[in-house]
Amino acid sequence: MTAVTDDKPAAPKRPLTLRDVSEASGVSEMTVSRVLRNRGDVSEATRTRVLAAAKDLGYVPNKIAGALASQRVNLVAVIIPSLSNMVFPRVLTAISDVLDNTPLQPVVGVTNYLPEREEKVLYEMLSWRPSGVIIAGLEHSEAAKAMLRSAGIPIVEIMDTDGTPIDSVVGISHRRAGRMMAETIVKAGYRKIGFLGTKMPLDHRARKRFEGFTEALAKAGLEVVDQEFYAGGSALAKGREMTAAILERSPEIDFLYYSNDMIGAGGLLHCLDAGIDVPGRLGLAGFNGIELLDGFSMQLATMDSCRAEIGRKAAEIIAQGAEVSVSDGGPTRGRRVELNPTIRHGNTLRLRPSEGLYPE
Amino acid sequence: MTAVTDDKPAAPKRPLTLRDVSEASGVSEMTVSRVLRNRGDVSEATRTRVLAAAKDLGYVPNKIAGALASQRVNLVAVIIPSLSNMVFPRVLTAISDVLDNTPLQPVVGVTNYLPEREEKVLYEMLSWRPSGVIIAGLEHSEAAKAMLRSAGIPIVEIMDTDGTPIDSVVGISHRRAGRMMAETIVKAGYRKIGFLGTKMPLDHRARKRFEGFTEALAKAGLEVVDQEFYAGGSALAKGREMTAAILERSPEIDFLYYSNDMIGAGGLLHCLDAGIDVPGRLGLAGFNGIELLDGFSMQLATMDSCRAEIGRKAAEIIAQGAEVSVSDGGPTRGRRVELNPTIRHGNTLRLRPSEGLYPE
DNA sequence: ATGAAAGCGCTAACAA
DNA sequence: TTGTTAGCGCTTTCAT
Repeated sequence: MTAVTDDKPAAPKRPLTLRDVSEASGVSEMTVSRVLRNRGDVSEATRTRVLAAAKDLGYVPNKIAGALASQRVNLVAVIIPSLSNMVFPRVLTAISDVLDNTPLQPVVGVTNYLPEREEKVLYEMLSWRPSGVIIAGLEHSEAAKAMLRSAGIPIVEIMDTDGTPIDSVVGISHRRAGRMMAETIVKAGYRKIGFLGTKMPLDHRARKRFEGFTEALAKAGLEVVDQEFYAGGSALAKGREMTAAILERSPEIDFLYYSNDMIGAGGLLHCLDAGIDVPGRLGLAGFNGIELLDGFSMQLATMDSCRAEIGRKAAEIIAQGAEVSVSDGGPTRGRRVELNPTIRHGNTLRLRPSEGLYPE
Repeated sequence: MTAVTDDKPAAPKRPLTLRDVSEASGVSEMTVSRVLRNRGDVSEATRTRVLAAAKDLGYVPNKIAGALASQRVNLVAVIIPSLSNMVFPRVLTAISDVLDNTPLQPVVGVTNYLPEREEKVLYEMLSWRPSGVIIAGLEHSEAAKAMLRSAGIPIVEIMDTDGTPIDSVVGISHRRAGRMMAETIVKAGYRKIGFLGTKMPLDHRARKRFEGFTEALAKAGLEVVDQEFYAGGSALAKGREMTAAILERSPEIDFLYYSNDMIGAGGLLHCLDAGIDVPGRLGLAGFNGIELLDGFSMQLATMDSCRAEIGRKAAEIIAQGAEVSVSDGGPTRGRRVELNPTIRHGNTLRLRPSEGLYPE
């Protein structure tokens, strides 16, 4: 027995280059490049030969070199606070779906809600000279804002519209979302309202919802009766615990507004277990409209945060912006898209005041 | 009033280069480069001047050019089937945590469980010449396998160890996981066992668990009594529906094994609502050990799939492999790490046969 | 401690 | 239709 002779060449020491394909096919590098990019006129004959050679060698083009030479990088930086959240994956999916029909590719960076990490991630991503940036929120460090402003590419800030965008913005007004929910709750006749949320001072959107919420309550002459905050851990479990705690401390509460659906669902589980009459004795509402929770025996009232729509719109703006990237200052800069979140009552928020309970 | 004079320069038409910093600081490009990378000896004086100039201009280095020149790209391609799953974000977090202590950065690609998408995503990522690849699963198209083999960088296939890896592998044996669960269930005295899972023929790990499961049942002289599959939709809701359906169709069932925790949780909700005695009359178990579900009134029996550990180990292998990238064929190639999943009984799986029910 | 020259692998622009 | 030339912005290497 002799050694194997003609196996596929094993891992080559040196990555293949265009030159290798050129030599293997007897066609100039330039023409090989054209074939591989479907650019310019190439005769069917050479095209076939080149493709065969490339495939045969297992050539994978070097985008680094291509990008440097062409000054074009078909990457879109997407910067979000978290992945474990269930809300951002939804946005990402929508972004991917839109970009799939373009030459652009999303690249994701995660900040964990930390401004300094955001700054670093942004710097790293910008150093790859992407075609655009989609970034969550309107609050950034001064340095980050400076980088975004001077990047010279389309920037879309997403999720939130309460503030001053750098370039384009797509989102909802969280302040308004909070107000809407408060108004709905008050209209339904609830009066002793508690709030449960994250401790994170850096979750600006949760903060704005809370501000809008209390503002609208104030307008109705009401105040939040009691509140409870958490950090870390399983949101469902935390929601359950916090609900038990707040109800024990303030038994007069007749409504609980949660800053997200997960803790709201935990609260709902507690109420079901404790045999509390929902939504009669106690109403509940969350925020986000995450479909994960379909399948519970009761549907938590919530507010759709338009995540998919936000992702889609943002990606479209970037895609359009990239098209006109040459004619700088093109038509798609500085767009503003404010979406309308809608309340889903589910069945943990009654529609009108219970008769006689709080006569109007 | 005259026009503003000295504002920060607005978005420059042309991105800044090293040369700009060089000119602004009166230091050669080469030395500027050294300062910016903390390499070689540079006097404190010039260092300060350069840093000041760079910061002042708002210079962001061009990694494309740097990578091309240095033939080094500190990127790690991470290729996973899905983000909406709750299991992969966990792995990603672990990978990020490890890579944070290195110059490497993860870049994520999502395949939606489609081999052709995997192939495309892989091709795209390899064309950026990353320092390593972490990819879910051992099943890939021939073309994908060829690309991985000839990439000349460390490859780590994760999640699953049942098969032949290209280079390194970190995961658990899903076949064994299925067997273990079956054995536990049988030992607890359950005999009429149903299975609920995804329809996806491309979820190889779920398939392997199922195979191991039936294999172990067979060894005990048992067969799956009935089964139910789903695709798409809210897993929780699907779990609920499927559970109702299978119990109606096969009321003799005394145990349900779910291919993931989400549908298992949906099933649990159904049982609680329907007043079914769990785990006495009916036992339940899922797979993954996702902490999201803490907070339910009962803890679903499940099996920890070691997601964090898998991510950590995989990242470590890449990080080590990258270190020795020059001395090719270094010490860290072809490692195999099989983790041990452990069963968490929760309280939906009784520990021993109920007295008298199935006398042994 | 600093600088000059060469070139990474590809593509834009032009020439043939 | 195909080929040639000149860089893209940086880092390597070698000289000073």
